[in-house]
Amino acid sequence: MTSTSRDVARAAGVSVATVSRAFSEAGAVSELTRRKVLTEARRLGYSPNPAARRLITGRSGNIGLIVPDLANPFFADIIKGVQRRAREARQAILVADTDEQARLEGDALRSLARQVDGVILASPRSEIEDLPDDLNIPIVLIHRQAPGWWSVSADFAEGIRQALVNVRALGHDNVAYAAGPIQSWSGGMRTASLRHHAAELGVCLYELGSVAPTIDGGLAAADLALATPATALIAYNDVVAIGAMRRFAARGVSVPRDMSVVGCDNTMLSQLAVPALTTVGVPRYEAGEAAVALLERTLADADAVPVQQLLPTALVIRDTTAPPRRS
Amino acid sequence: MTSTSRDVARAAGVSVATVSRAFSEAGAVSELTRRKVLTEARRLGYSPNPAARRLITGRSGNIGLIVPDLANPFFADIIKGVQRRAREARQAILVADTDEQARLEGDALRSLARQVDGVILASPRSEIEDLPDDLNIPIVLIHRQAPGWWSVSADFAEGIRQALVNVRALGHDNVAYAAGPIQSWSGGMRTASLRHHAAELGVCLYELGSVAPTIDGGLAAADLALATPATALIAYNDVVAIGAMRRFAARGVSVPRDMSVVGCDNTMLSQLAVPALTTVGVPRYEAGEAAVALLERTLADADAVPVQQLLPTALVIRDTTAPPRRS
DNA sequence: AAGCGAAGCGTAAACGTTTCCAGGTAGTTG
DNA sequence: CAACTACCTGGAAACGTTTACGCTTCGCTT
Repeated sequence: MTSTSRDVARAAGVSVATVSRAFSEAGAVSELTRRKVLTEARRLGYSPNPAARRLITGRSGNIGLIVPDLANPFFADIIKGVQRRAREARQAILVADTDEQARLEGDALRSLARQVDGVILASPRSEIEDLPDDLNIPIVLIHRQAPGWWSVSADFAEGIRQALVNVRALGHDNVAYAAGPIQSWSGGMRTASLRHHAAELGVCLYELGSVAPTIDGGLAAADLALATPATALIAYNDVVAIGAMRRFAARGVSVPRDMSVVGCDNTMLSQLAVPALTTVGVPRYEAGEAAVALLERTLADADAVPVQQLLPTALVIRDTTAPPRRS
Repeated sequence: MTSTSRDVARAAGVSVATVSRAFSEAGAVSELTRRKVLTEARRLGYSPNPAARRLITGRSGNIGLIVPDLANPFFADIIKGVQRRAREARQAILVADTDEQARLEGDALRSLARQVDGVILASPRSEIEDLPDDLNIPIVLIHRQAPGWWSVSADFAEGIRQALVNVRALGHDNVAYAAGPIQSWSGGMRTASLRHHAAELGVCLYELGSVAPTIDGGLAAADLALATPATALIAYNDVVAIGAMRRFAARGVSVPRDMSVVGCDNTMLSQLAVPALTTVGVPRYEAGEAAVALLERTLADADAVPVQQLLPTALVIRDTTAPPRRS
């Protein structure tokens, strides 16, 4: 059906080896024959069969991407970053969604392993030691650090510190914190940072415990917060913050007059909220790009020493933070 | 490094042909040898090399998915549907994002063509005739119909009709409509349906023209709507509706007391909005699943006659629609 | 003028499967 | 007991590339 390198070779009056070289290596063939081969190839509608190529080279030209939830805007942006950088490198991406189930991560990894040159594993829900380690392909983690592993994550600790400092400067001495799922590595970073800096700044921190990272979780967090003397709420992420805002509104608590709210992630939602949400900006697009860059590095040099890259975060101030009401 | 079928064959005391059969065909090998082969394979950590397999079978076990914007929740849900159905069929998905640029769709199609068994093209921005037609792989369109093409789309016309009927029943005689991008096939369906049924129902339709499918587009639409006698606004999608709601709020127009608003798509946003948005529910997850199902059909029987599947839509009534104020 | 390195190209051997074609064995039927 | 069938299995030829190796040819040095 489709034409092969042999057809092109015959048409151009050269050998298949020359056709191959014209398509891959740069200076290995004279400019004249190269041009001849390429025009014949175009005429015949030829393009190299990737399966044959990868059988012999061992390179697939694909990279795998595993995310907990494709529909979560947080990950969607990561994918876009990956996608973009991968396109530049002429790599295609194979994506797998694990429906937030740690168990499926190993499966996905295993089924991707033979098909791709490397895998990017975003926000793994599994413990690192539960991941299969006999796969023999490079893996880059996003938002999870582990010794001996390549990773790119964001400096959540710093962003959260900025949030706390800011709230403190506005005059809030009592701050509530709604934590997220305990498996979340980045959530752990946030909690640790908050505890550390609250003590340092003399802020009284009310930990509301772990809530679901959903609107409903936010609703619950709001009620918990109102049962404390806190005048500001820092939430695990934007969704929780928005859920809390909704509940505050329902209970007649005005944001930011009666309660300041800070989210995390700076997703599209934070700009959609009314009032617009103050939040910790987390680079997602950039994280995706950086992960591909690291992967390229491991592919170029198989025994490069793993890098653990940390991207900056910064507080984005919008309309949900204000000084506490003098009452 | 990794072991091959020859290693397994040697270990199990059989030929490579038998190993191959043990892994692919069902009853082609005796249960005894089959078991022997599989245990040896497991012991050696063997799994068939997909590149070699696809070189000879011509099947890659991958399907391609092209979307205008991965970060758009509308498409994210489609991807999830595709992903899920594909996983069941043991197919991996290769995803490409075209950044809403029609031009990139052809490129993506071309670069995917050799790597996959078939492609799902979601909401193509290109005209059908601009797509390359020499690729020789099956394509299923989502939210775009064209004669001779496989497609699955939603019955936007019906959903929009329901919206109009409902608004009319509430007592609105003057209805504004903010249309989306003119390239949008589904947008065309909406407009046509609205015109037809407005005439039929005796509703006076104020067409505000095409706005950007963004928050900003919604802001603009709101101002345009307020310049007409309309007491209800039907928007191209949820984002436009929410943008409009924000502008209405800013101008002191209360929703739904002074103005009813209907969105389209029933994305997560419509539930997040305050008040919650009445919208036309569009099956996205299901569309993704259906597209894979159709693709499987074309793969099973290459000269099956193309099917154009239409999924139902339905109005989802929330809190932004109410009878017009008696003034 | 001989020698030599570089550049350009062809031959052929891989890569790891699947699958066609036979062969062999056992069971069944005439 | 022969003939036939059904079922397993092995040998070997694909599939379409890349690449090691070797052969020319050409220009340049000594």
